Amino acid sequence: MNSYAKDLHIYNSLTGKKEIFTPIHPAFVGMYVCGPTVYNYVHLGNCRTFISFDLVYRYLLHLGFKIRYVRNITDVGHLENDADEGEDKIAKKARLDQLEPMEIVQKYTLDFHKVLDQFNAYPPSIEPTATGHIIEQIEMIQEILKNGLAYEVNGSVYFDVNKYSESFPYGELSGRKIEDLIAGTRELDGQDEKRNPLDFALWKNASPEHIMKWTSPWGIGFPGWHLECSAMSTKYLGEQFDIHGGGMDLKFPHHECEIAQGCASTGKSPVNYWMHGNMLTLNGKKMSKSTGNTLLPSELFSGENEVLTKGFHPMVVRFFMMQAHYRSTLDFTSDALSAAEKGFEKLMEAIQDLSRVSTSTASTIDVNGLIASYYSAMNDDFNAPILVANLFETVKQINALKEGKATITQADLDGLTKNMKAFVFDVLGLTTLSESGDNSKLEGVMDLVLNLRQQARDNKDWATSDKIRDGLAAAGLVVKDGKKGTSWK
RNA sequence: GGUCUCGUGGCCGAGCGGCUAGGCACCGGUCUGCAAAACCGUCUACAGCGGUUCGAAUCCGCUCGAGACCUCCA
Repeated sequence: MNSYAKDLHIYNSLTGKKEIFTPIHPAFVGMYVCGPTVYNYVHLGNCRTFISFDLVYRYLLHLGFKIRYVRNITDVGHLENDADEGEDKIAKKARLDQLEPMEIVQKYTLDFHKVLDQFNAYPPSIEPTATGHIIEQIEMIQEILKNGLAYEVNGSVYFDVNKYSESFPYGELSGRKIEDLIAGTRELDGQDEKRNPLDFALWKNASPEHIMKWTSPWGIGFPGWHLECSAMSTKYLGEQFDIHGGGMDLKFPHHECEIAQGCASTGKSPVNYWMHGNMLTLNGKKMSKSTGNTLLPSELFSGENEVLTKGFHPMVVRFFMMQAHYRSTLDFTSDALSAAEKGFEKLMEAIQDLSRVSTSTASTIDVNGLIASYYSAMNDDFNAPILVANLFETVKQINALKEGKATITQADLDGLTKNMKAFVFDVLGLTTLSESGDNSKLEGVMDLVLNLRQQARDNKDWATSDKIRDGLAAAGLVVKDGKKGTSWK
């Protein structure tokens, strides 16, 4: 374990405070994050949450925790509205596209994996699906029924919120009061199965035309959306585990219901630290599939969307996200991305420069102070923007070394290099922009061309020199005349 | 309508009682045949109005504005 691990503070949505992180089992961490409902392409807003928790995962790994990271795939049970009526999202898409539901699931799961891979997000330790855990869900319902906190009506089972709230604080996560919730509930016609509008479905009876259904003790049906996360987190992480993450918009009702289901089945609140990532906005509004205010990662990479002036590399987008705290909303604009792109390149060049720094017998740079600043930033509720700022402070120092205005010992340089790379590559999850394809031939040509240009320059033949430069520029190759010779990109 | 969050310099964003991040842009400089790039420096902001305090962007109240949740959403 890293010695900094004991100082990690996490903002807990349940208490509204930053708390020191103490895992249930020392050195081991169980973390569950709500994954996507795979009925469509993931948009950039979805990605932000997963990238935020990728940062959490990576930093915990860096600190030396043994961590089991579970992130589910919702492939059934997610209805179009939470009146517990309406069509299943997967089934609807399947009907519209005339495909099997599992073809829909497969298509968009593959897309999801591909996109997260492009963003260099680690895959979770376990990625369970709702359809693969019907039995576990049924068992949990039985447990809740046994405890008298759910009731069956016409082949459906509903969670009894009123009864539950006699023993447990329903609404504690989202800070809501039952009375307020009821007051805000609209009357819905013909849905009198529920005793209380706040009750939510654990199991829904399926009509004959329903295409995704399973047999259960209550007849043929399908599980409610909130249940899968409870069943799967319990199965893989235990009745109580350390961290549960998800987007802010899942806080209510989804996570509130998860707490209720956990308490109702085991008597214990399932999660110690609730973490919620904030939304990515576009034009100041939340990115959302249902409103169409979205941007797809593929559009972002290619630049094929009217809000973009050009395409951006996934690593630039990731870096852009790292410059904002995960609990703050982040507004997406093309200008902001362009700014991030410049900064990203600056950071990456400084890292490359580290290998070219010459060492000395003494250091004028406080290397340990810089390294400590990386940890203190991340230990303060994963404050990546502060980490980035501290890394840029380091960049400034590296430039000073390059200019000969500062000195560093070999040991300090080694330590700095190791830690800076660890935080940039392992923790922030950034990678250098890989040159596309095989450039060896181009490099040979460029060496030759730049050599000829240098000869012209040596002869003060500016006409030839500039002709080469302009010609290359027209071909999209930028020539940079530096102190130590000419480079290109 | 109810609950809650937020309003920071040209832009994006940290900070959340005193030490006034960072990136980008702008401007100035170094370098350079010129240009670009790179590097260095400058720019001192916290919606408005009151209050608490020796001291507030940071705490409290009010006003205005934006957003989220309350219905599917990461």
